[in-house]
Amino acid sequence: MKAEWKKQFNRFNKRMTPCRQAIIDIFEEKRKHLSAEEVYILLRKKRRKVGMATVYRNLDLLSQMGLLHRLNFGDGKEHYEMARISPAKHHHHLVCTRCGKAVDYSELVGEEHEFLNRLEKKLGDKYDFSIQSHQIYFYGLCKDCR
Amino acid sequence: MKAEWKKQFNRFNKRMTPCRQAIIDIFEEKRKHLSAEEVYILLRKKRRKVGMATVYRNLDLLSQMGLLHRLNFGDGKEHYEMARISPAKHHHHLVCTRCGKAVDYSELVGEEHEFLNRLEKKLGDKYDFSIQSHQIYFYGLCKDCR
DNA sequence: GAAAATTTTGAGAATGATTATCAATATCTA
DNA sequence: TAGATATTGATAATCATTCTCAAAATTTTC
Ligand SMILES: [Mn+2]
Ligand SMILES: [Mn+2]
Ligand SMILES: [Zn+2]
Ligand SMILES: [Zn+2]
Repeated sequence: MKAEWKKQFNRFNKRMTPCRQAIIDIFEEKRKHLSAEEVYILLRKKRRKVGMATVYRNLDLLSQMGLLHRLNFGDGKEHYEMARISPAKHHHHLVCTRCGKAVDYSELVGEEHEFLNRLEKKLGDKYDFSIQSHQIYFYGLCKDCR
Repeated sequence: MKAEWKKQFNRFNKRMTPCRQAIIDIFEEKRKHLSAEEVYILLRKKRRKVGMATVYRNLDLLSQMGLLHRLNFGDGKEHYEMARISPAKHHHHLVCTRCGKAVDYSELVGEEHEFLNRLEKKLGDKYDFSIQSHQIYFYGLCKDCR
C-alpha cells in the first residue's frame, strides 16, 4: 500500500512529508470517519506544531489523490475516511438525521455495484459526463433517536 | 397541492405566512436548485423587507416538512429544490466536481427504486434505522470541464 | 556537498455560510 | 377584542474553511 501511495504522490508531483504520513497513519489506525478538527487533535498528539491550515490542505490533497473519500453527513462539516483501494471494499452510509451518527453498510454491494455501473455508463453517455465516483446516503433515525 | 401543504403546516403546528408562501412560489416558478442566498435575492424582488435569517429558518422548516429537499453538491453551501410529491417525480444528481454544475437524472428510476426499496428494508432491519429518504450522487466532470 | 529553486508548513487573519438573540409584528384562540 | 403564540427582521455571533506570508524543509543543480 505504501508503494501505491508513493506512486500517487509522484503522479501529482507532491512530496510525501512527515505530516502527510502522520495523517495517513491516523486514518489507518482509527479506521473511521474523521472531521478535519478530529484529525487535527489526533495529529497534535503525534507532532508538536501543526497548523489547522495544513490539516485542511492535506485532507484536500489526499482526497484529490484518491487516498481519502470526502463525505458529507449534513452536519455542516466534511468528514473523511480512508479509501480502501485494495481490496476495493466498497460501502455507503446510513445517516441519522437527529444525532448525526453515520453507519457503514456494504449489503448488496455486488448487486448494487452492477446496477450502478450500468447506470453510470448510461448517464455518462447521455449527459456527456465522465463519471468518477458516486455516493449513496440513506437518511433516517437510528434506534437511539427514535 | 396547496391542500396537501396546508395539511402539512397543520401537522407541524406552523402557520402558512406570506413569506413562506412566497418562498414556495419561487420554487414553483424556478423549478431548479436554489441556494439560500439565491432564494433571498429572489424573495426581495417580491417583498420589501426580508431577513436572511428568515430565509434560512423557512428553508429549514420546509425541508423538515418534506416540501423541499436539501442537497449538498460539495460547494460549501446547501441547495434546495421542490420535492415533487405528486406525482412523485423521483430523481438524483450528477455533479461536476470542477464547476459545481448539478444535473438531474431520472433514468432507470423504476428499477433503481425497486432496488433501493429492497436495500432500504434490509438495512433498516439490520441496523435498526427507520429510513426516511435517500440521495444518490454521481461525481465527475461535465463536458465543459473536461 | 553547498547554493539556488521549489514545496510545505504554521500562525494568524479573513472569509463565507449558517445560527442565535431579541424586540417588534403578525396571526390565532377564546 | 384581549391574551397567547408564532413569525419576522436586524444584527451580532459562531463555526468551518480558506487565505496570506514569512520561515522551514526538501529537492535540484552545479
Ligand atoms: Mn464509511
Ligand atoms: Mn434536482
Ligand atoms: Zn441518532
Ligand atoms: Zn463542469
